[in-house]
Amino acid sequence: MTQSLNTKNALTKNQQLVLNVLNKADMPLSAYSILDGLREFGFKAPLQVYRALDRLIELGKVHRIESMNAFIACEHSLCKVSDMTAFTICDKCEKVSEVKDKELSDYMHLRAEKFGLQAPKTNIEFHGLCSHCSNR
Amino acid sequence: MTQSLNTKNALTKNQQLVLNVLNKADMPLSAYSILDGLREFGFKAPLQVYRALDRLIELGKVHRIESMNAFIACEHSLCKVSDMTAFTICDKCEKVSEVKDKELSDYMHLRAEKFGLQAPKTNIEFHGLCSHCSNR
DNA sequence: TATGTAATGTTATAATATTACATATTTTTG
DNA sequence: CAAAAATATGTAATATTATAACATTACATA
Repeated sequence: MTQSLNTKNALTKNQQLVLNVLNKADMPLSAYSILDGLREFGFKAPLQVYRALDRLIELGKVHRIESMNAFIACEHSLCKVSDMTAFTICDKCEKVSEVKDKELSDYMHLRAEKFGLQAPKTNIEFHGLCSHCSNR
Repeated sequence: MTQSLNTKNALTKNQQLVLNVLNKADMPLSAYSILDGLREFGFKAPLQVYRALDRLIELGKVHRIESMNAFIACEHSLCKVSDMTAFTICDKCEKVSEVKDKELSDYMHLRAEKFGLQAPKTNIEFHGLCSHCSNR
């Protein structure tokens, strides 16, 4: 027997492999970087990565950095699916950090409702210079 | 003589053509849709579109909808360059509307500073179902 | 066993974006 | 005005990101 499939919420083999690569990285990775990192494990085609990513994103374990076409593991222990994701992105060193801010999250939810959106999922990308890059 | 170039803030010929196409559309367009719309005006290569888009975005006259890899004309009369852009996006009918909300903008600016970002430019994409789509 | 579903594998291709290099136009300035 | 610098444009080739289509394998369970 090889590997158990996924009836409940466990990750499949490919999903776990993709998540491992993202967890090891401290920065967003493109789908093709992930693919390259997994060739030694038998990955051969982008679709293997994209399919795993789709599911990991659905589970809230991975987020997509839209402005970079790249993917990053959720930094928050419980990985509970949230209706808001937010990131700070340094436009110089490209460091990306996930923001966890309950007040912000609540505020955005109210705003989304005010705009008449049902079942809102909001993504925020804060661009700018990080404190390290702006001091030099 | 053909066309005057751009010393101050006037748009060049290609920039104006791209902006016209976006102004006529009531939805975000991909760069390649824009290209197709401008072939009759002599456009032949994607770079002609991307170059114009870069400048229009810099001027605040066009925004990029990151989650769609598409571009939309700024809906606000003055097109003043802002440090925040925000959109509502219906995940069913794909209608995109630009949000102008001074309170939100101020709030986001404070938040960005709290996160230690200098010269922040923030983009927000509110996904969900628009009122039309959620009522049926 | 057989049958349904989920996951995976594989090839090909579509869609989005940039590099590199050549040419042309405008602005500046000596 | 002529030369130089800067800006804008044209074009071909290529790189990067993402999906379609179809075949196969693995597991669950009747």
